[in-house]
Amino acid sequence: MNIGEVAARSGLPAKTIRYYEDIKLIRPARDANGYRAFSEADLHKLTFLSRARALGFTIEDCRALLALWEDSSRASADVKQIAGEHLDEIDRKIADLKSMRDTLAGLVRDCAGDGRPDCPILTGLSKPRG
Amino acid sequence: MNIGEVAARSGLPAKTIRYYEDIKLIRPARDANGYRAFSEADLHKLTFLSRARALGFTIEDCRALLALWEDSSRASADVKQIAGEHLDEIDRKIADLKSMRDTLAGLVRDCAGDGRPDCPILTGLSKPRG
DNA sequence: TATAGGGGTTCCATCTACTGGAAGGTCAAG
DNA sequence: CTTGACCTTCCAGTAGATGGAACCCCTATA
Repeated sequence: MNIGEVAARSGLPAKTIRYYEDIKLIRPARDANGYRAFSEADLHKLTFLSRARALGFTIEDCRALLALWEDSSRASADVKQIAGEHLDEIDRKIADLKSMRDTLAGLVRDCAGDGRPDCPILTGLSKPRG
Repeated sequence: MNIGEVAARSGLPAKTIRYYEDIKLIRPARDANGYRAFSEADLHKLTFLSRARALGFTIEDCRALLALWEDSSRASADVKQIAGEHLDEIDRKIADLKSMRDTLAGLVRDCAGDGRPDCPILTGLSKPRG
């Protein structure tokens, strides 16, 4: 498979796939003409990466997960630990965003949003530790 | 005020304050010795920036908000629009993260997390469009 | 056979929002 | 006079791509 096909089938842009090769997440073979020659296994890995990145795993998480994925003697506990840590991180992010949201929603709610200059949003943003 | 003091009072690292000058969010005066000389107004802006950034506004949002903040004839509607758009964006991010969370939590829940290699997390991540 | 197009390749620059570190100038205290 | 805490500038690097230039390759068609 050429890069265009794996791009279409994995859902990743060709640029991103080249980048993933660059940082050694994948190591596709090469045809005589210099084109990358992707195997089914490469495609499988790219699909994995596409999914894992969409779920917010960092590249380094992905590298670790890929290594486990390729290691048939892995312990599922190792995988579960990485995923569990990431889950906690997502939970923290959600909590942060919710707190932001509530603060901001309060400011927006109190703003008249008319032609006058008085604006609780600006006032609120200029107060420390709100 | 020197940079150390505004850093302490605004809650922003000195490095970040220099960066903000670099990208022209602030324009502090200079003492004869070359040190930055911050006014109360500068400190006020930095506090504003610190808050706004903590609420997830981008630097360009901040630039626009600062401009409105300095414009005494602004319409609060203009501010409300920027804040409202940002609020929508936060809501989208929260929704995205929640959906990630649920997917990932499902995978983690189904994983035995023991010494055996069978792992629904890895299996689940290798399926497209889950 | 020339050419047009739609692939592919490399490399370099850019983005966001900082952060780290080196090399050096300034200032107040002991 | 030296020490140490400040301050300065500049250069490089982070994550995770993305955009673009310049160029090569392959196939189809006139």
